[in-house]
Amino acid sequence: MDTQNTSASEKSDFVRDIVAADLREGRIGEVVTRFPPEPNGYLHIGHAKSICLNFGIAAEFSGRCHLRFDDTNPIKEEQEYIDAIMADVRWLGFDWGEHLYYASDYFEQLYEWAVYLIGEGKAYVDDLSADEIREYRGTLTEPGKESPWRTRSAEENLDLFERMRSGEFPDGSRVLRAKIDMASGNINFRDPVMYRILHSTHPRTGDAWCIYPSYDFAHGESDAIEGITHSICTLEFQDHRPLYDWFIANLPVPSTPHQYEFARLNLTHTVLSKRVLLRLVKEGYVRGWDDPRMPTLTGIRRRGFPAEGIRDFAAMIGVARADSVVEIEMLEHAVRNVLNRTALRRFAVLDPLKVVIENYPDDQTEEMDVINNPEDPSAGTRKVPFSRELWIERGDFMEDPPKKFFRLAPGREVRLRSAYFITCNEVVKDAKGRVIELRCTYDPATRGGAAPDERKPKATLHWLSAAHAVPAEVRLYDHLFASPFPGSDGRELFDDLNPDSETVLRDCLVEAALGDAGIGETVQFERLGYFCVDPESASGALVFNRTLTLKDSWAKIRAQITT
RNA sequence: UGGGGCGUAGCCAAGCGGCAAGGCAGGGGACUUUGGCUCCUCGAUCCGUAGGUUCGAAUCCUACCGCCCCAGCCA
Repeated sequence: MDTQNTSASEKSDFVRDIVAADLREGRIGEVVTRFPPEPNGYLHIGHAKSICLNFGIAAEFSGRCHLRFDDTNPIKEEQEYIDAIMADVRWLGFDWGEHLYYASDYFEQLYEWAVYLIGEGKAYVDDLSADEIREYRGTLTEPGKESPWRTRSAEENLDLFERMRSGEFPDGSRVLRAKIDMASGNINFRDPVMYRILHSTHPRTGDAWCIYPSYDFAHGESDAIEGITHSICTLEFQDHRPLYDWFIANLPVPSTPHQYEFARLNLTHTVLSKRVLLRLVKEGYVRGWDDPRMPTLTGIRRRGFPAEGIRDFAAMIGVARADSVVEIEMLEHAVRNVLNRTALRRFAVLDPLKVVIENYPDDQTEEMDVINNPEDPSAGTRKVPFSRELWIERGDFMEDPPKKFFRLAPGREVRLRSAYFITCNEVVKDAKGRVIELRCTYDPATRGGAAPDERKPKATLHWLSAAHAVPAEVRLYDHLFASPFPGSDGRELFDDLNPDSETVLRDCLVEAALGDAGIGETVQFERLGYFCVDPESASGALVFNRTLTLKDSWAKIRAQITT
């Protein structure tokens, strides 16, 4: 099958091919990669693809992978994000060991290299305003023009740059630029900004600096300092690669890293944009970064998606250079695949309907043995109490069933899982005609759920003893966005939010055994789906999140019938 | 109209001159004390299009078409 067979050794993609060749042909002695998040938000499933790639390659080729925070813009970055990112990477199952770094660790070195470039006549302080710089840059089809400050002497540049550092100038008044080529077809070569003045407190360096290096000047140099061999990033940085190489070639850096780009992950029915995710949180569309509907790793975790499922998913989708949108069903498949193997089965009734077994003794209770996980015999069995009054799922009964409905109906016999066969004799309704109770009889000879005469009901239902069931709140989750491509075809992105992405059910009932399930624990409510204990859950006030439904062929049939 | 990329089934993706892997989704069937799981089974005479090279091409060449990224003192 899929993930089982996709062992690390046989997994291959163009990046791994390059690494393998570099190792084989001796261009590098050891592979060193890095995952370089900017701490300006929470990690999402798209980052997971990158994390799995970078840490995965390091593990497969016996190299190492660094965790490096790209913290060069104090205006957007916060310690909260740094802490959350580390927790998320660990949760995903990866370990950077001693190799935790920050671009801000290199600020002094970066400054020295900037001074070096000034000395070489390859960088200059520009007094143009941001607007002027934009005007001078030209357009995609017209070359830019050189700044009047481009020809300053090295001495003057050095003096100005030192004074920029010392805080003498206000934000935006000057920048340091690399002197490359204002007419280049590659706009990144039109004298890119290396340093800007930002009187802002940095989460790590505090107020030690008021000038901060730009991404282009900091990233490759940080890679070189750390001895990164393969600097793997997403496609939008392709145009920056020549600049990445230019800095490496023009600076006395200790190593020569190379950049490779792959296509970022896009998923249907969701959005993987830090900007949009931040809005969803800040504007209250969701409960927070860890809302179970969010594609963030913390949200996914709260939802009950196991890390192993995320890793399997990453292996399944591969790594390539073509823009693509992966159907979310693939992610869901990977998650179900893991949960099917690992989740203990439990009984829960989300929309209860009373069943009275008329021929069952009023004062009797039996302990039925129920298998915990048919996929894993070592998970054993448990006792579930059975008595005269039961709850079943309202959707498991129909008074006037269509042809393909196999469940309970008047006069029909079904199996109650691991208990008895029951037959519905009478339907009790309230004044409004709503079904409120089913009067049934059971067959004592079918104890455990099997008949001596081999008779086989067409349906098996889950159930709960009314006297023993425990109340619970269950939150049903569905795709955050109703459209597979949110905001496409000119629609407003937020208009595509799924109004039914969260449904809170407050009158659910679960097995008493679930009372001691720990926060985060995921179980399968038989025939319904996978559910996990939400952090807001407490004994006496249980709260479950629906991770995913089980695949449901009846739902498809029902949908066909009703249309 | 400048520069950089990408185009293989509904979706993801192998393939690197010898004649189209695999997975997801979907259809059909078997099994079933979860309408779950599992297991069988069906899908590109064709690889954006058109030419060309070759005994032979998705793989090489040429042209064209389409889509994505770049004009932050964001990353």
